[in-house]
Amino acid sequence: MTKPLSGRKAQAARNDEVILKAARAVFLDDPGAPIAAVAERAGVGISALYRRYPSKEELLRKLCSDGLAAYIAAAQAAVDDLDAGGDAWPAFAGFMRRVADAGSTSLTIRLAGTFTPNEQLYRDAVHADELNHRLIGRVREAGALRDDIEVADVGLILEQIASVRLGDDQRTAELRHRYLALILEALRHPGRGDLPGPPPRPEELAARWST
Amino acid sequence: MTKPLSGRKAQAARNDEVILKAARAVFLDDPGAPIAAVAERAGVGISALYRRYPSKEELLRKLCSDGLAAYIAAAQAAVDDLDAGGDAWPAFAGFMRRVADAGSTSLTIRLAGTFTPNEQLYRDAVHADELNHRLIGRVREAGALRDDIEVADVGLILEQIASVRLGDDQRTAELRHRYLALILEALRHPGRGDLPGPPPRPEELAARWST
DNA sequence: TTCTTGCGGAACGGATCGTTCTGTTCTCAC
DNA sequence: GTGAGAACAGAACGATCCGTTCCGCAAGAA
Repeated sequence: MTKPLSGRKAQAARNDEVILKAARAVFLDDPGAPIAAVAERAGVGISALYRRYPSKEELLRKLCSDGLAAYIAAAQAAVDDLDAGGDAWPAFAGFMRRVADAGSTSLTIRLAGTFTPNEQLYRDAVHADELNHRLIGRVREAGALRDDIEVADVGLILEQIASVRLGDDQRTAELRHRYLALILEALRHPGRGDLPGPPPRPEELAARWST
Repeated sequence: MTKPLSGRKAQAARNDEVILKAARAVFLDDPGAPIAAVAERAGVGISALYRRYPSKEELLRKLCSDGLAAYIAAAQAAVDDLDAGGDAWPAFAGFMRRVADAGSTSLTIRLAGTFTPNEQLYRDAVHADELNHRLIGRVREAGALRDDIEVADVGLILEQIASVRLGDDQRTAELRHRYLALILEALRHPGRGDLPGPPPRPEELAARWST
């Protein structure tokens, strides 16, 4: 339609992207949306979806997998930054901003529990967790982070940021940055008092990935 | 069942409470839950619900109305505290903690858009908004709050806190206090830098109450 | 006993949704 | 030009879910 690149193959390749983009937008707006809504948003028929993914679950897994990959990329970049001698706080703050920006990551969170996970997905989650520990550990060692903040806290804080949704995507991103900036100030400087209650335990976090 | 208070009337009066409690729990867990789930949780039949509320929507309105009332009570108490000469910051922090504790308030948020509002509900919302302005205005005048924080910010921050849900109710409350304490530190002290982006506008917030 | 109130839960009718299926269009090899 | 097959749009299907109604029963009230 848009590009003069005709040829059935090119059209199909373009649809690959269009469909994924539509799916991200639709499920981000409503995680329980029907698959027909994705097709409509993408401007394609339903069969175009089923040609690519054998079931709705498979499509959801793909979206989640992509989101997790984006998260891993952000964490890896921050760790690399530190390895290259970058300052701890900018690396951490940049990581947080990047994750808050990635709609795919917040999609991953919203989709938790709506499908049965994958072996690959499980491995990715473990990998992300390792990177998290590396990153937070390094930042904390450098004294750039409140010392009563743990790795699991960071995950929950990112979820809270991702829960901000108002207006269109751009406005949502703007507001997320606003509240992330607020929290980052609290994270950076040692607090006047201790935080109440223990941080989340790993089992508590894992529990939400099963129905 | 529990109390020896038999007599049809007493049983019915008890059911009033049991049903509301069950409805709060069920819809808090899943805002789209079927009405049968409420009945099951309450240990009553479906007709016990329909004897009290003519439709599901009416029940949802009741829950929302109760939640809003709890919010108003908290705000009014804080304003009264200030009127009585209480210090600004403790009054504000106490208000935030009380709202974070009230499951009913977070239910009100989660239910937004799942039913068509009421005249009464609308008036309550306006009332809550007025109290918000009074409270935040007073706290800000007293210099106890970052001056780049507006009324609408407080609402969104409370929503973020309400989005924390992990484990049972008690654990959830504990974690909410943890992250509320974090944010309160950022709210209390003047920030090193300005917050990015403008705070939410009233129309933006109102938009989510329709469909 | 009879009447009324409250209730449990099956039954109903409509809507929703994932998946399959049919018919069609477009491309390319020959 | 033509036939094969890839890619697709969207109707059709079957299953499930859910709000609401309805029927029969129990238990106090008269």
